[in-house]
Amino acid sequence: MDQSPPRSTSVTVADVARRAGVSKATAARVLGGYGTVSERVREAVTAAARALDYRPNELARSMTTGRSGTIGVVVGDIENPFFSLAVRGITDVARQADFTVILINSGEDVVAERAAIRTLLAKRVDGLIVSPAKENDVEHLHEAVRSGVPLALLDRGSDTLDVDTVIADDRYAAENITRRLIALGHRHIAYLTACDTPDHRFHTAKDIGTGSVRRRIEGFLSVCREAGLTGMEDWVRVGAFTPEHTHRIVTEMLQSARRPTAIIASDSIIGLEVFKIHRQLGLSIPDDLSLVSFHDADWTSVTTPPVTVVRQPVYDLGATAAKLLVERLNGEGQTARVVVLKTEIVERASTRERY
Amino acid sequence: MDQSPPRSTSVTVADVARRAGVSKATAARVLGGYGTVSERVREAVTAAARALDYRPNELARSMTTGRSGTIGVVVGDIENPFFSLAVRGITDVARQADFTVILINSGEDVVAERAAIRTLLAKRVDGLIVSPAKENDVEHLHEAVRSGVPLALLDRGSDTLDVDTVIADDRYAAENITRRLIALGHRHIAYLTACDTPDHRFHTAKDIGTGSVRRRIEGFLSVCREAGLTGMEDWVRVGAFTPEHTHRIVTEMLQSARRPTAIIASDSIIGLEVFKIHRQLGLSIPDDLSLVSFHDADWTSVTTPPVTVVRQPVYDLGATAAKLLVERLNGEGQTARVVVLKTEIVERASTRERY
DNA sequence: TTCTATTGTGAGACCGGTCTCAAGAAGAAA
DNA sequence: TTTCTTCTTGAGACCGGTCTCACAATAGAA
Repeated sequence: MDQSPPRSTSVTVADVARRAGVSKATAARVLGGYGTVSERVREAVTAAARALDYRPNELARSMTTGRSGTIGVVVGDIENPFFSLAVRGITDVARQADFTVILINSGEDVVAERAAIRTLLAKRVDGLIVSPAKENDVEHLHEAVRSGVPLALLDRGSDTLDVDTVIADDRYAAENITRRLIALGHRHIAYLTACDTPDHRFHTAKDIGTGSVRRRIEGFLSVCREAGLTGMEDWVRVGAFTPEHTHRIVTEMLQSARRPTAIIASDSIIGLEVFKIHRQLGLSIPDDLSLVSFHDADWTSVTTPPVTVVRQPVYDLGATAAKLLVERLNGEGQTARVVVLKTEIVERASTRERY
Repeated sequence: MDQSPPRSTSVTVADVARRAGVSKATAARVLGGYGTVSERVREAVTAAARALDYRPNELARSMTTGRSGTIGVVVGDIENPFFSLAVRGITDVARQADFTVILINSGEDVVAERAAIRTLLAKRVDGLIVSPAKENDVEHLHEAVRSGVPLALLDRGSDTLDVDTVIADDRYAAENITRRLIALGHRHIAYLTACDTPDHRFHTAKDIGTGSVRRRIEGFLSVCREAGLTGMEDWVRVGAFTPEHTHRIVTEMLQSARRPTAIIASDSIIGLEVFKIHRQLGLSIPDDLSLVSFHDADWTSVTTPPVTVVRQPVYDLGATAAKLLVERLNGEGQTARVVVLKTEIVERASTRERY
């Protein structure tokens, strides 16, 4: 079927025009689908294009139109099921709107994120969806906005950025689950996150750069205070960004004299790690330890016991961010919109009363 | 800090040249980092660029150089942990080599895959990494090769495509695990895959379009034959491409009179589903049913019992494909290379002797 | 001092599309 | 038949870079 010779140099509108015996402008009109052309000419050009196996060069098109048909997506780590599901939501909506997605992992590192934004702006993406690693370090995002590229924030907002934002009701979710644990009699409740601070210790929620996590910790601490529990800041542990780190932190915590009776894991990767560790230490969930994890990863329902989770609408988080962005790219959006999606607590057997 | 006015129209080399008092060509030499320029001029241009906050337009650069600095990646479904991990491997290597990644999901549908390839070629990607949905339906991939875009196949090969390919030793892995199950006394072994056939029934391995799965099934059947087991084709079940489908197939299978004593799940999503179902049906793993799953998803070690898996080097699968592609893009590759990565059976408590 | 090399710089073509503008052809109105 | 629209079409500028080529200036060799 490979009739045409393997031409390394591609066929252009000029080639098609020559073959069809019309001007480049006319051929372009037919191939680009703009302007008016007579039926006779349209057919001639179409035939020539087919014969030469013409393929439009989107790059060249983008040069003049100023639209590249791509949106840049920057997430922490595509390997994390949270992000892979959110990205699925983004790509589904993007494809529907005829946009293609350039994906870059930041590794939750602001330097990498900055480089990613720079790269994407250089590639002239039409819009950006970013899950900022640090919401107080977003000068590079302001830069993007300043250069006129629409931006939507995913899962994490920023007070200084007046852009479309899609987040979950993290604070509310944390308040709820904390209240529930307290009602179950827990007093020693640890909150464990991958976020880190300069000295790897938690002092105040303000130190937490990741918006969603900061809001959760605020909720956690506020409910604790409300319930008369003091010094709960000590139970917030940061820096669980690898299984090894998590292992060290959790092991140390569970083997200390004043150990937690409940752990809230800030994502499913940490939750899984905690689950592994409790077994290694010969502890029992929920007898010795109650466990709650953010993100209802698929496996959480099959462990023994199944894990209580905060269910986040992850796919919708991504899909909605993409929808807002696409609307703005189509000139529909006016002022920045903030969408807060509802979470839901799915109580399973990993949480139990503490007497 | 927003000193510069919000210029919607971006700064070009010509602007920088004008400000630096040199020609466009000279400014371009400095900014593009090619040719020779005097130190004095270099500084003047650099200063002007900084003052104007010049950002190179990669699109324009790509126009002349013919290199877009992007590689197109087409996978079945980024939500599947197998692919998200492989994509992580790809993006890591790509970034190192200064390439960005355009990601498209095919949903394991050839029509979508074809459209994806077309889109990516139009966007003038420098190379392609594809996990073809059907290895016998790859005319669109030939097209890509013909148009001179290097292609690397991920996890699934194709006999008709003479391109760089990175796969796992699927057939060998299937043979091994099948042999092991037979040694444990199993005679009724089911193989369950998301791949489908026109009539949703399995007849011969040739009907299976997905290369990796076809090789596994061939290995499975060959070892069965070797062991004197006949008619094992009946135990191969196709079409488990959603949890619902899997549920229906497995439930029916496990409730029939002649039910399997062991199930091999072709991926971790199916494996998880089987695990859920066995509980719902009140069966016991491994007493009533042995379970093996391809892909050692992180959760497989924490279930009760933990699941025996075929560990695939998924990250390396992606990373190696990207490495081969990058080498070829740098003109290093000569003939097509096929890399076969080793798998490993991790035997856990979900498989047991059958008397 | 004169004649090559070598280096630095500018003018302008080019990549492959889009798009403006003007002119020619055809049809409608007078 | 003449004039005014409307429809088609072509010429060529343009997007923002790269890159070739020619020329000027400087340096080194004879």
